[in-house]
Amino acid sequence: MSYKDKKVITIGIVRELTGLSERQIRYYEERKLIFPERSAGGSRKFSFSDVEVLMDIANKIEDGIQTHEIRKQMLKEQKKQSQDEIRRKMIQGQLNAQFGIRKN
Amino acid sequence: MSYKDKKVITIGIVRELTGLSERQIRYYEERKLIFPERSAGGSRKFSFSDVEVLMDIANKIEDGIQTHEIRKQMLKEQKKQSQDEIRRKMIQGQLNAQFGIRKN
DNA sequence: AAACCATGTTAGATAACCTTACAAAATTAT
DNA sequence: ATAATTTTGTAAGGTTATCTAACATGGTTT
Repeated sequence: MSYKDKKVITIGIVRELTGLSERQIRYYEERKLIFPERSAGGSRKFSFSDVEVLMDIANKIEDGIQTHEIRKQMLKEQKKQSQDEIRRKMIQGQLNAQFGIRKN
Repeated sequence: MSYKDKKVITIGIVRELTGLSERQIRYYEERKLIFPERSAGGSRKFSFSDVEVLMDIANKIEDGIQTHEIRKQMLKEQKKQSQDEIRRKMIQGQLNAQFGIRKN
């Protein structure tokens, strides 16, 4: 996993990076738009990816889009991504079958 | 600046990532091996680069090398790096002068 | 032997974060 | 139009995380 996805950033830093209030950040978690991990003591830990998502959310909120709608958009986007991923792997599999290095 | 160099990680997380004690991390700062930033309230903020450096330090300490010596090695390494950088830029400059795109 | 290095530990203080609850304005649904 | 929901702020009280300073100690260097 790359640095971008490591959950190492506390909420105060995320506030600084995004310009959102802690209240907003916690609320967007409640609405299942982001999924921070927790420290042993219960503090939230975010990744740079989370920060990017939050900045995206901030824009959509500014445009008057509700969290409910944002969530739908995100799920659709994720579905597209994972289908692209599946296609990519299938093509790779075909290529390997035809031209790949044999191990025997 | 890339994510790797952003100072966003608190000392507790650095402890987890490196396996060093907070005492050790603070001490290595005192010995000028790392240079965390500070939050408004005075908490240290580290980057992934800092974490990498600390893991390097941990290895050298295990080998019985003293902080004093580690610092010398690091300074030498940095000097080499910046000289490489200068050479690289000079060569690029020459290339641009001979073959570069003219703007007039 | 004296000085220094590296680390643990303790104490007390402050910063940072947590949850819960209430409030209120704005929007959406009935 | 009224009711319900959304979004955010704020406050209270509690816990976790971090800070500095100081003392202790075993190992190493001078």
